[in-house]
Amino acid sequence: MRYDKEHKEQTRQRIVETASRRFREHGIEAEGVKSLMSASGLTNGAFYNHFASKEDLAREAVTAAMDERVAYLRRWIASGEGLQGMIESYFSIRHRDNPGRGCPTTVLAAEIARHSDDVRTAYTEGMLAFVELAATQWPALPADEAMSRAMSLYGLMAGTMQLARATSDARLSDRILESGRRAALAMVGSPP
Amino acid sequence: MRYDKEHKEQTRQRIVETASRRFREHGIEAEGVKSLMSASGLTNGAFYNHFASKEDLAREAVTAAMDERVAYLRRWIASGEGLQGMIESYFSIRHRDNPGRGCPTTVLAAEIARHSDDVRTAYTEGMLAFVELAATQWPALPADEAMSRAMSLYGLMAGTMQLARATSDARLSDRILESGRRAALAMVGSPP
DNA sequence: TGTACATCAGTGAACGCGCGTTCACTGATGTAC
DNA sequence: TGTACATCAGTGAACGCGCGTTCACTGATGTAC
Repeated sequence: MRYDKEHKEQTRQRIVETASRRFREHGIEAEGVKSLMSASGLTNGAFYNHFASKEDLAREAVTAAMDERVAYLRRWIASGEGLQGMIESYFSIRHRDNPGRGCPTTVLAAEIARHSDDVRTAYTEGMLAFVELAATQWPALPADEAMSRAMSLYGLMAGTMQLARATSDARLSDRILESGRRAALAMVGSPP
Repeated sequence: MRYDKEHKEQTRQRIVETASRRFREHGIEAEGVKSLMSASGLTNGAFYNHFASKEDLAREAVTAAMDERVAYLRRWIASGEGLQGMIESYFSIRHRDNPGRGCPTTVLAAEIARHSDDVRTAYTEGMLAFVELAATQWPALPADEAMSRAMSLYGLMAGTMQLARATSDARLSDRILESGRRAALAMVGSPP
């Protein structure tokens, strides 16, 4: 099965998925090519059969992670629980303690600001898709105002989660989560 | 003047201040000891006359940066402009484009979450000092509620600023700043 | 169907490089007498 | 006051190490006839 385009594409996807998870766990810079490939069941040399550089993979992994989050929001909307449901899940202890499957912004935004334009553009597109979808959940507001809310809601979520993850005090961390949750829900429900 | 404790202490302070700025500009991991010492007007070898390790300096630099921000908030309060004044300044283009003198949380929180307990504790103490001071600006609210507001306000500020810095689209970045500013002001002014 | 050759995903050692850290040394300053 | 020695902040080369990347090679699979 080696000489087979479909198999190669599957391998590539596997590396992207592993990277998308591990970059969120450790940061892009702190996750090495060797450990990434090893976690994908391969050796370091095979990396360059699939990607031009680590930066190239970073771009794809950021896109994959953001796509995953847009799909996650879409499921909450489809379920009828909308932003409220998403917010409750976002501020859960489960999310705080499992960055690898969670919000990429929380872990990567600061690092992405220092990356190449390609990576920043990939991130920007994913972020826009997320906030545009979120903005549809304020149908009574003008589009501009809804986008403004969606962007600051996303900032609130990611920033508060960072505080909760950075603090070394477990009780304080729980309080931060709860504060973020309440503020986010208030932002969804408040009048125009 | 070499054999002089006061001079040595000044040198040490200079390194801490340089680090506090450059860590915010490039991230802790991405800023090397050699370039840091060179920016302080010294060579790499002198570093270990002052600090046990880079992690040791990281702890001090985080403390210094957070102290600086608490003092900054204190000045806004003393001026009578309070949280509103601080928020306007926080969401300025000047702040967005000069991370080295700005909010450490925006740049470092995600990275700090992966550092040693010493660094995380230093960060936690600084963050607590900041939010406790901010919480005094809601004197009409119960202490718990005021702290909750202060924590989510800080999360909103840091998270929204990260979005503005990470995006590669200048117009979008400006919109994000403005959205954050409005949401933050609403959080200060909204009823209990 | 069987055999010879071509393809190429993956291997794993090696590359140059910059990292954090160590250490023998320098030389200006302070102290002793 | 002058001289000899002690102190120690700072120098700069070197250490081992892990990084991203390269490349000659392997060997399973596909193709040609």
